[in-house]
Amino acid sequence: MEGIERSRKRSRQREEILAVLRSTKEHPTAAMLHTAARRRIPRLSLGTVYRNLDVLEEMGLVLHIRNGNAQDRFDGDVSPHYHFVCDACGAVLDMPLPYRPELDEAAAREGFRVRGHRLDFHGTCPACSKP
Amino acid sequence: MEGIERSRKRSRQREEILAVLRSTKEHPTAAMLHTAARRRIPRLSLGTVYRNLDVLEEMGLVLHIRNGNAQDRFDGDVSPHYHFVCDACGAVLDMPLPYRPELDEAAAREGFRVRGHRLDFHGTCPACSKP
DNA sequence: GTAGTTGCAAACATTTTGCGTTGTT
DNA sequence: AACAACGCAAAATGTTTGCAACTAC
Repeated sequence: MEGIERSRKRSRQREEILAVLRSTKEHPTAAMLHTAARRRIPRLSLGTVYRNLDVLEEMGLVLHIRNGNAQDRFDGDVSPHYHFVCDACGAVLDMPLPYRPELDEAAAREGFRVRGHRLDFHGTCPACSKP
Repeated sequence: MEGIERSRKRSRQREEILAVLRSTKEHPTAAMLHTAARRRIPRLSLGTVYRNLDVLEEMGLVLHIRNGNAQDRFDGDVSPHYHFVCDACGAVLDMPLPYRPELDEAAAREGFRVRGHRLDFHGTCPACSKP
């Protein structure tokens, strides 16, 4: 018993949110996206931002980076990659290291059915390291 | 300019919360700890659980696993180790793989000041994999 | 006696949802 | 015409905090 197909209709709001997300490397929060997208769609509501981020995630166009107490972040780059989180300022940066499938293989050897992994480095980002 | 020293007084609540946390491998949420610890301290409040988890984390006795929208989890095992998160039931299990310092070294070579990393595998846990 | 700790309840911050309306197909 | 998506505001969720009473030292 599969879920029924869901036909999507396009909307200016969804396209604008995706465009903003793809135009930045900052891994913005929902609130940041709301602020940015409202420059072009002033009546855009925050609820619509959240709803569309869900839809875009389901479509595989957006990565939802869940972060505990801090606000969640969103990433328009859906290729497998790692992040660096700054302990000082909270920024999320891309980490230019290749994905390591051997980690998944090692985990699978322990008897887990593994789909993938998430790897976040933490420390002090270049900007915050400056004296 | 460092923060001033803070003298701690012991409390039954804090000891009970730590005892519960150390007695399980389930990486409980604050609410689970509240429920469990109330078996012995019926008037224990959820606020006290959160306050003590903060204190215990600051003391280095507890690991706070921040998880985005899902409730945060807590771990009485503070040695560096990895987790497996089940996509189906949400359980958090320990992953018996050694910590890989070479990942931090690779990240440091990219110019980051790295303190460590967090690695979560995801997939289907043994219990949910059973037919 | 001093200052950390508690229970309680109210406050917070973020995310989700219900509803009547609008827009896309 | 059907129904996805909208804006808005209210609700839900998880966590934090103010305060007066209590407790360890």
